[in-house]
Amino acid sequence: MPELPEVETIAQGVNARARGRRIVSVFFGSKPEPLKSPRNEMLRALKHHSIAQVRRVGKHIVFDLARGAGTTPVAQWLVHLGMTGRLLVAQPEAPIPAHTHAILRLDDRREIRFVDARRFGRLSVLWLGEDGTSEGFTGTGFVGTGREPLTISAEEFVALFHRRKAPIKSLLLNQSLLHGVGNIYADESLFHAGIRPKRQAARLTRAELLRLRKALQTVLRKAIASGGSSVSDYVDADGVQGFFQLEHCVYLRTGEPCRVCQMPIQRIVLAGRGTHYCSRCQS
DNA sequence: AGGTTGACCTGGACGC
DNA sequence: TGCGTCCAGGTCAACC
Repeated sequence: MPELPEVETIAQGVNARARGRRIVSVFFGSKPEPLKSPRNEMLRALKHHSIAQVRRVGKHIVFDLARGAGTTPVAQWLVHLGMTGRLLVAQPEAPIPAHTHAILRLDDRREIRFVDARRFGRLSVLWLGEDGTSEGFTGTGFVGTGREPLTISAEEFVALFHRRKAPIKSLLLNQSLLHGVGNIYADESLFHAGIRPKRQAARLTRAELLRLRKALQTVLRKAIASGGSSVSDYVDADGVQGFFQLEHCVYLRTGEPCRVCQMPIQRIVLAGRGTHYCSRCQS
C-alpha cells in the first residue's frame, strides 16, 4: 500500500518506539504467510536480538539487528508492506487485528505487529558480514534497487530518462530507476510539474525534467511532513492516519474540478494503473 | 531490450 | 439484505 512518505513515516515511528529494544519472542501466522526467507531463518535472525535501528530504503523497512545493545548489526529484517501492509507498535493488551501475520514481542512487553489483509507484503532476512550464511549474504546490507528520489542530483535525474520511450509515468513507477515512488506521488508530481503522464520520457525537455524532479521532491517532503496519505487503510506505527490525502490535486479526484483551473480531472489507464491528470494544467 | 499486461489476494463502495 | 461489479497505494512473470 504505502509509498515513500508512508514507509518513511512508519519506519521513523517504529524506530522511535523500538530502537534499542530486545526481541524476546516471535510469532508467525499459520497460513502460507508472505515470507520470502524460510521461517526458521527469520526466527534465528529476530529472536533474542536487539533492534539497533529501523529505517527506510525505497519502499522497504529495514531493521538492523544486533546480538546485544550497542554492538554491530549481524542481520537485517526487511519488511515490504505491499499494498495493504501495516506495521504497528502496540501494547500486548490491544486487540489483534484481522490478518496479523507476524508479531515480535519486545522486552518492554510491547509488540511490533505486521498486518496485511491483501497479502502482497513480504518479509525477509539478510545476514551481514561473517556471521551470515551464504544465502542472502552481503557485506554492506540492503541497498535496494534504483536511486533515492529525495537526494538524487539534477544531472542524475535527467540521465535516468535518456532515450527512454515509455510514458514518463510508467518510468516514475519503475523501482529500478527511482525507488519509493508509487501511483499517488507519480500522479501528483506530474501535476505539479505540468506534464501529462503519457508523455514519452525521451521527448521531455531538460527544463521539464528539472521541474519534475523539483515537484517530486516537494510533494514527497510535504507528504512526509503530513504523516503520509491515508487513502484506504494506511496508518502509522501508532495506528494514526496521515492527512496528505487532503492535499491531493489529481489522485482519485476523477471528475472533480482542478484546484487550479476548475477543469474536471481526467482518468486514464496507463501501465495498468489508474492515472489522473488535468488536461489544461498538464501538457 | 524494453515496455505492457495479467495474476496474485481481500475488502470496501456503489448500483440494482 | 444480498449480489455483482469495479476499484485499490505493489511487484513479479509472461508476453509482445
